[in-house]
Amino acid sequence: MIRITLPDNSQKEFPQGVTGLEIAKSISEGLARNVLSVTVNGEVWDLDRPITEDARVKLNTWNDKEGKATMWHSSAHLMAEAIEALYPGTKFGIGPDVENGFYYDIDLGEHTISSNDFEKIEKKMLELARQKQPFERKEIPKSEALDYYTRKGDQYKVDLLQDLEDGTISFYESGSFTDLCRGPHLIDTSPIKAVKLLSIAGAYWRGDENSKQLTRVYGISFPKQKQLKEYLQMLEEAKKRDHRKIGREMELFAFSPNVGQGLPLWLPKGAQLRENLEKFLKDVQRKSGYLPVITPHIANKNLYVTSGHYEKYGQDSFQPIQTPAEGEEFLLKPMNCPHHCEIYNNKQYSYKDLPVRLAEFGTVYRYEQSGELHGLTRVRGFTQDDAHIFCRPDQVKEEFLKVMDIILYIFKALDFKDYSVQISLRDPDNHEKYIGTDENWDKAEKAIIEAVEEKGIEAEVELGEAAFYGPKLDFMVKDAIGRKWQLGTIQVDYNLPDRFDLEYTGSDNQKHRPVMIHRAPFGSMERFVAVLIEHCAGNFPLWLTPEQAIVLPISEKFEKYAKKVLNLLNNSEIRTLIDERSEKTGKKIRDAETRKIPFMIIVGEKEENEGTISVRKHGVGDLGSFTPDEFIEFVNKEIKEITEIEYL
RNA sequence: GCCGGUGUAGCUCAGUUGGUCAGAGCAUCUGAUUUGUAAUCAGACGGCCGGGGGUUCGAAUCCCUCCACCGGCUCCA
Repeated sequence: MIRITLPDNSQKEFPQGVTGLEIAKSISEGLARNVLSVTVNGEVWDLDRPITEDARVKLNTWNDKEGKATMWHSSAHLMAEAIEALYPGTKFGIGPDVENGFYYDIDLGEHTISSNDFEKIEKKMLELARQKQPFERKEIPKSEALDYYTRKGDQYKVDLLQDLEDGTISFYESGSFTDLCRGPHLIDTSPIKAVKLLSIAGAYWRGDENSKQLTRVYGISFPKQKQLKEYLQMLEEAKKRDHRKIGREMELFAFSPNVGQGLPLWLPKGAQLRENLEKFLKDVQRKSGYLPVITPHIANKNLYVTSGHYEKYGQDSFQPIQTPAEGEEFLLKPMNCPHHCEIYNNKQYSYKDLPVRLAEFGTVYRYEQSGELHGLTRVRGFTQDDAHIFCRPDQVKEEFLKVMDIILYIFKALDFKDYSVQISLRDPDNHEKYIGTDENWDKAEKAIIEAVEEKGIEAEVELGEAAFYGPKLDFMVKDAIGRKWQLGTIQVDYNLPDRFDLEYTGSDNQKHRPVMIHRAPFGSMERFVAVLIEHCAGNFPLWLTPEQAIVLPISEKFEKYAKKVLNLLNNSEIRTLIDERSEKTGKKIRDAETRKIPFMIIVGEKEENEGTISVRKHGVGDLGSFTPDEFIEFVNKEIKEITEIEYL
């Protein structure tokens, strides 16, 4: 007998070799029907794999991440089987589960498929799923597996096998489809009741740009038809929050092919929104000892040669422009840090002067690949809320923590709760990718890790994701349809100070190198606004929104009084408009609601006689009668409540 | 940059197999209406069917090419 410990710490005895499914059955028939896989001592297993020793066991259903993963991974196999049946001779790359579904990378050879073929494939998948094909695990020696795929002429699987350690390889067979696979899988295909192929895309084999491009088919599956329907509805809803759609509807920003790809035009309302955000951060930075600076949009190419950016990113910049007479080469500024280094160098510093914090809303231009451009989140010209902190080595951690405070404060003020934090370190196996000494890198990485620990923040560590000059800490937020974007970033840099020969005089009267911290809490104004739009679906916080109130006169008769109210509110710094069209009140309200304006000020005969206004709140309804002063106070109070979150 | 898809009025979309197929709603403008908490009525304006080239007696419709956009891949200082 072996002892099985369940998640609630209860323990049960089972015969040696008991399977996950048998454990589920012993608990309840219902669980046995719904269980998809089993986690044994932290590892997800097939339900029919015998457990031979004492173990902690968790039974995974659709409600568990692991259960979904098992379902989706098996669905990927099922899709492969369907595709192989429909398009014989297809070769297969990899087919994993992902956060929302699964994909399979395939090489169709002669065939091509498009989304028009999805229905056919889905039908085939369901047909195969209904056959209740068991997923059978087989273990064979690697050499045999290599042999099998070499004979089959399947270069991709041979590639994969060659990278595996010698020994036993596991295969899974379901129906006519056999795949090299670690598993785990469902017992059989029957739980897959609903499938939907979502999109098709090219994907380089092994993620290498120089390799062959395979066809990647994305899909998702569910144990119930209803769940698929709900998921598709959710996707539809998410699309309504898309910042590109809302940006156009609310007249926040636009693109014009005449201006150029990836070069956003901020419309008046978008510019107002952005200014409000900038003002907010400028206030915080002023309180935190930052000094504003301004630098030009172009700079001599040599500046970036010095910084090392030209060598590393010259290809990704817009190509140099030349002065007509001298032929001097200038680059559109791809980043602000070299400029700020020059500003630092303009003066001599004592150790007592540090840290020096230079801040600039600096607009930069980068040649992003055309296929990469995406709304406001990925553009070719954007403004960073950039600052560079020049400090002594002993100040790094403290300064780092202070920057984290600012970022966390901003996220709090804007109600961003759902963000993740990533520590990006150097790839230990690829030192050529980076500049600077090992010693400095170690120091910088240690400072970041300690600061994150001190703040008690949960962060993922990613090796190889560091900037070429130093490690960084990134704050990521998801967009409406689940794509992750980097917003705030803090980067420690021991290298640029070297390259620009930055110095300060220490207490020992010797020259020393300062350390640089690059930081941008919003990241870029463009991307931040994009994410903000999706976060609140265009219903911006009152203090940020470009249009705070609109006066709606009941009829033209009350135009004079309406204008008086308009002026009163605008003079009290409530951004107010007026709707003077000869429309019915219901229509004006409807339009104002659609425009997501927080307050509608309705004025008619009653209000004019009483010197009051009638207030309606967006999405809420009638708030009743106010005097203008009462309303102004009401608005100011609401704004204060939001913005006066404590900032340390 | 690569793979696949899309491109009809400011917006959302119709437009059968190439043959009165240049349309609708909203928006805009002009009238009428003077309106009380989510759509008043009528009329008008508006498109070289993304650009260019080709096939054809004839192209929004088929082909090529360029541009832009969408979904991914790669990249992201």
